[in-house]
Amino acid sequence: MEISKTFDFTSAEQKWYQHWLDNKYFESTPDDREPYTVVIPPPNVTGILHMGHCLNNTIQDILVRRARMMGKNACWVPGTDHASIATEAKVVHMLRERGIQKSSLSREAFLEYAWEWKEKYGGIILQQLKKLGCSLDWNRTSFTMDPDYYRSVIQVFNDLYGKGYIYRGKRMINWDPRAKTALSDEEVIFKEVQGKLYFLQYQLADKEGNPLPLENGGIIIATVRPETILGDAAIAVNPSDERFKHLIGTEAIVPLINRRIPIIGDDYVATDFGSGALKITPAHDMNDNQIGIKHGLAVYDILNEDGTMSVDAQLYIGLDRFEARKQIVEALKSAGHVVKIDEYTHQVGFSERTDVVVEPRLSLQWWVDMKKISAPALNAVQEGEINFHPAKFKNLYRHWMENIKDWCISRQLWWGHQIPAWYDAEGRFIVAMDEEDAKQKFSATYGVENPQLKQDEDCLDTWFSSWLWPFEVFKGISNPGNKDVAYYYPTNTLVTAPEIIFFWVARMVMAGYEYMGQKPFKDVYFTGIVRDLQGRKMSKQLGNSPDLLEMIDDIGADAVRFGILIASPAGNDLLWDKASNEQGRNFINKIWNALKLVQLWKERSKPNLTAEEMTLGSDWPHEWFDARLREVCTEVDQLMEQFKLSEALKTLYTLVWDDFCSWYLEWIKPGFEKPMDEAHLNKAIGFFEILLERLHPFMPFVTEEMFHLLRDEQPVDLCVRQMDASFIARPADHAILTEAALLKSAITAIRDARVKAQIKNKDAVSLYVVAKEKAVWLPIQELLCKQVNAKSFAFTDDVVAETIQLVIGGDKFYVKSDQALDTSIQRKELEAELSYFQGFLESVEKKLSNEKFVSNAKQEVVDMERKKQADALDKIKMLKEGLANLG
RNA sequence: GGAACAUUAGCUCAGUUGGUUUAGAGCAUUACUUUGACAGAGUAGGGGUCACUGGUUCGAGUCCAGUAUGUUCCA
Repeated sequence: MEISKTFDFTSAEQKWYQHWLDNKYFESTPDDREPYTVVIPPPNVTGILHMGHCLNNTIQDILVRRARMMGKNACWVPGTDHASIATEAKVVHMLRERGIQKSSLSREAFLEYAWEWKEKYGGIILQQLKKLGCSLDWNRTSFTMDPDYYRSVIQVFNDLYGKGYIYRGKRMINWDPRAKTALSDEEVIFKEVQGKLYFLQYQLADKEGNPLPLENGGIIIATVRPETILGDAAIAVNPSDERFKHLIGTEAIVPLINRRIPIIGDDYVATDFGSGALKITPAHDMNDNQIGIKHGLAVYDILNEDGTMSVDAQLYIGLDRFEARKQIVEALKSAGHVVKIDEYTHQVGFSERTDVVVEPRLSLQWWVDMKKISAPALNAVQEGEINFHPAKFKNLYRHWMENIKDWCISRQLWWGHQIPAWYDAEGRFIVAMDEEDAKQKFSATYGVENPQLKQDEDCLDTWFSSWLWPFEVFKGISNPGNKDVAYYYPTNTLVTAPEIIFFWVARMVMAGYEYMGQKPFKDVYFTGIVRDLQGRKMSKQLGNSPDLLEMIDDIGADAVRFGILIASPAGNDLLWDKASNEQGRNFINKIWNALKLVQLWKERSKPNLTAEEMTLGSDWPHEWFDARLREVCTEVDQLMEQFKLSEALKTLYTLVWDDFCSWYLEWIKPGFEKPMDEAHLNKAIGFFEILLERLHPFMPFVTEEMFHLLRDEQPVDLCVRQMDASFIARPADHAILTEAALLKSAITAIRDARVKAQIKNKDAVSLYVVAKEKAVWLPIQELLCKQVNAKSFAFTDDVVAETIQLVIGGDKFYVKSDQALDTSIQRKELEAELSYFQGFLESVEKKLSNEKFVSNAKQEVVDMERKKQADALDKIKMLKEGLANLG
């Protein structure tokens, strides 16, 4: 068969993916094999594939394909997340472009647009995963708002509410004034902002509460948000602060609105920050809220939900908060309250979704009391029931779980699971499965006939549905105890980003124990964050994220998979550069050329070559490669078990490039224009197949293509070929590995000597060896001669004059050339080596002459040092002889 | 402000319970060789006081303390 000059990935990718699908290789149903289950971290339904997905899904595919080839019933479940905030933002944006305001639409009309959008763009990302080669069971594709899934989410809400784990409460939350929604703490991004610190002077009040003139002193506070003074409920000072101690118990006057507020003492106030006096605004600051509760202060909510000033602010009503800030500063200046304004850099919370400044705000929200369900989830990870890779995330997890806070699960959005609570006109409410259920329960609870109820407008946090993912994709809630969930759950490995360890991983663990009574997965592999060469996180805003599909079209999916994985040490962030794709491409090119070579031999192969035709006299190279292959495969298996995928790939890379291509194929290569022995060829093809098999999970397309080109008729496709477990169960033959190491070092040393002495490749040399043990050279002397172009190999006991002398494996080699030798380079080499060993010897002897070392160190360590000393002395002796021999 | 993790060649990283030849790999770079599988390959070389300062020890990249820098998380 004619083999193209290079691998044509475009046609191969298309052809093989379709072939795998046609043969249903990725489909899984329960059987008597051991399952290997992975659920995809569901990407946003309207998302597109980026480098993070590429890394994450390549890793999952490697694990799944490998499991499939190792006899497991591999099941990788695809799906998407409705991503309420992100998707709703996109739909709102799309509507705005069409000139439609969300506020002008009814909930039903909006959701119609949203579903239309989802049908149009949803699942593009799943198509893109196919381009990457992902072996997902497409029949099992799930969506967090599928009817069954939706109902399960509602059921879980009802259940947790029934258990008393969900409550409704007015709490300080992060408010996004643009999206008009509450945000969880995790959705707030703190950024350093250059702002201003305003020092404002408040008038003090006399005993009757009348303002004293500012000239009498007043009290100075510092704030970065002057507009919030309208919500002030107190001024706090540290009770130990001599400057203010006497004022505790008196009152001050809020400027402009002349509200009388108490001056209170609280340890929370830092004496060395600002002016030492702190204004307390309970409605608009987390800490102030705490102090307010502690001291029973009034609450003035001065902001509307869109970030404009409210009626309670008294001034600037309806004006945006930032505009109000400008105006109030002017007003305060005119009234003489501004003492000074400092430049000030501080951390400000921004909404992850809309990037506007977040306002801490009091709001009535739904909450989950996390302490009720977190205990088994903490134990599972602490006690190794669930293993994190790398393990360092265990600490982080513990820290978070031990200090877990209640989870605000309501979002002021329409796209999502609508909160199943129904209210009557008086604000009484009931939690139920649906409206009918609600009416019944409401009647039963409040004794009202045929109540008029209205469902809560808000929907649930996206994570409140995705925490059910590992079992609800198998309908663990909607169809409890079905045979899929019984077979596939708990899943094996979760591959995800450390950023969502709390959002998602921890909550899945909690939900798993709460609803399935067991862990959701055995292992969690945390990938790094993909960054660019400057170390910046890849993001759309920065425009530093490469177009993945373009890259796949350009260089091939296998090269991209190789590129991202080779750059990806376990648990560390990876600085990704396009150059690593090229390393992948070069590697593919290298294997492809090995295939071409084997193909060439195939055309020239014959059975039962005559002794004359036969270049290779023994099976030694095959025996060695067999041993080497088993050694490396064992190593790779161990690395894979430790989730060191990148190292496993590197190990295979070296095996292919160095051991297979540079050594093995060269050793069995027939002489120029000589025929290839069929038996030898078949051995080589057999090894080649095993290499392809081991590489397949990493680079599925090129390996499948080559596997079929290697033999005219393959009994199976590589995708489902089963790895031979007994192959690596046989231990590698160490004797032959040692011989090979000796052969390699001899070849390298002699080639090096030839170059140094400027002996042309085509000029044959003669080798004379002073061997301590002749037997070690016998099996390899033929190959040695072939690889270094030596015409003879002879043992000797005498010095051979006019030669280059080398020391290989403790034996002396004399390399004799018919040409005149240029020994100058050789001499320099020997001198350098000599001085190295002399220095080395010195350091060893220093150690050995240290009595404390000899008496304290373990015997074997001392013995080792003695051996080093002896070896070094030996080496020095030979080097000196070599120099003498050079004349 | 608190916490976790990190800091080893130009870059990305290994380095197992302190001792296996005065620190290893890949990529990049340089020189030479070769062009009969190889948009290349082969061989060799350069490049590191293992962030810094102390300490423990016969012995520290490895353990301890502190400092600096960075990343992330939490206030």
